[in-house]
Amino acid sequence: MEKLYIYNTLHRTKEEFIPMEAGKAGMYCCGPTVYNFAHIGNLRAYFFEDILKRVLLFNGYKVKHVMNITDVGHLVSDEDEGEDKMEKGANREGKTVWEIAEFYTGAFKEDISLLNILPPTIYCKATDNIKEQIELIKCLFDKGYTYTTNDGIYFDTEKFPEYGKLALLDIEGLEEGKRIAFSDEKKNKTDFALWKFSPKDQKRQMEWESPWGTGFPGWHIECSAMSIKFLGRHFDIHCGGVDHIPIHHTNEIAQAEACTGEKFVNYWLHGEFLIEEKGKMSKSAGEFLRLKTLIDKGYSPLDYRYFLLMTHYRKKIKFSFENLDAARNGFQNLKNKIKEIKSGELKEVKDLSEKANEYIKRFTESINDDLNISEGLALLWEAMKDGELIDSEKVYLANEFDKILGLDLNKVEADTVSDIPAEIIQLAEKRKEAKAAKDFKLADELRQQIKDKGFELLDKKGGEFDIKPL
RNA sequence: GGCGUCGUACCCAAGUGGCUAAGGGAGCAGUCUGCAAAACUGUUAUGCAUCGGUUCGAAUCCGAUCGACGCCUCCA
Repeated sequence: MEKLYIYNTLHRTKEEFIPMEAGKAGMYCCGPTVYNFAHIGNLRAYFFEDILKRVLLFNGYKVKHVMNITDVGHLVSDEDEGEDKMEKGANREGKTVWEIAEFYTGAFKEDISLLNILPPTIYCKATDNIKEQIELIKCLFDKGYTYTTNDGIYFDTEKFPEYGKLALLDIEGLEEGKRIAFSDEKKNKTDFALWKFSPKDQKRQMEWESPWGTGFPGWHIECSAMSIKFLGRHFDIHCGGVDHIPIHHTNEIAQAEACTGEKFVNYWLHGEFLIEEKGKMSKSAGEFLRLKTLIDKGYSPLDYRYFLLMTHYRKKIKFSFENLDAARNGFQNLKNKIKEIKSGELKEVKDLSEKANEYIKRFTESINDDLNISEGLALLWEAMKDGELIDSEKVYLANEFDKILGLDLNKVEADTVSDIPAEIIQLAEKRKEAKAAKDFKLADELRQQIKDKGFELLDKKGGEFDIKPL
């Protein structure tokens, strides 16, 4: 087995992946908060995790992939009187928070599926695991890591000396309350809520009983509780977006390690953002691009996947329609290339040539070097154009590489004449005659007629022709 | 204010000490063609933000400068 290297945020270096249990990999990925549609920037994170998972599978690991669905309403900000995202969504649409969660969970799964992102082994909803979250808080409470304020139970980060190791946080340098007012009951600026009490004069749609009073879990506890439940107190890989490094994942480590007393996760991986001209894509700004927006504009979901394949996951991508067009053209040309290759006689591949094996080796080295998919994609192109490979080997390599790329290359079929209506073929035959008689005016007219009916006529040598649907 | 990231052709982008600086898009030229389109062939960075330094050797390491961006609120 080739060695697999991944970049571990914990040490800011590429490290060889060594699983806790031979042949198996456990990974937890922070999932969506289901109060609205995902935008295409959100989706980039799940795409990156998909590549990671596919690379693990390619290397022969059995992968247990867990993703949470955050359906508990967290406050939109850290202020005591903040609005709840879920309840806000519910009010906006005149539905219950439970209906909102159900609806947007479905929408999320559909987006994921359209992008050929393999579904996780386990989806876990925060609201299905409240008991586990309360137990974890209780563990921290019993060990003295918490304190109580008017609005909730807080984690005392001062009691956890390693706090901030993931993010290399310089706690002294954090500007407290730079943008919002913090609760003055908080002992340290990095302290965070484990359990929030329901407001006394108000009944929330989502609230639960706990040893400390009616309320709802804090913003970070679900991921610690559920990852421990499904993957154990110590597991291989945890991923998410870069924005999770300083707060969410930092807090997850604190919660988990303070309670269990052992190391939580071996490898932390983070995907970079998709940005627009004006900066990071966000939902709070109002308008945002969904996958559906791209589809409505005539792009296929896989055009977007190809776009994402062009860049490394730890680099920002600037989104523009110009760049998406470049991806679509490239992807279309790739499919045309494969069609052309498949249109010839394909022999069964028994033994791969030395050259073909070399491609597989190089491809494996690329993806195993911290998921270098853009290099992998370049290798696919190189192979498709390589005169030393026979066509059936090219098809084999395309299918093999597509296990990572996920572009449905195996579904690319050579055009067959049988798909073309007889009427069109008749017109084309007529044009052939007109051309032979050098009646080019009629020939051009007939070509236009064929075009109007949705087909493109392409001349080949000797007066023969090809017909393609437009 | 603190912390962190990045700057490779017209665009996207790989490469992080030593082979002619991958690949894709776009453009241009040629082959083919009645004309097109497609396809094919060729082509577009003595150069890697700038200036210094280290080295036999630097896009790659170090320093400074300039520029872009992210985080320190919830966020992918």
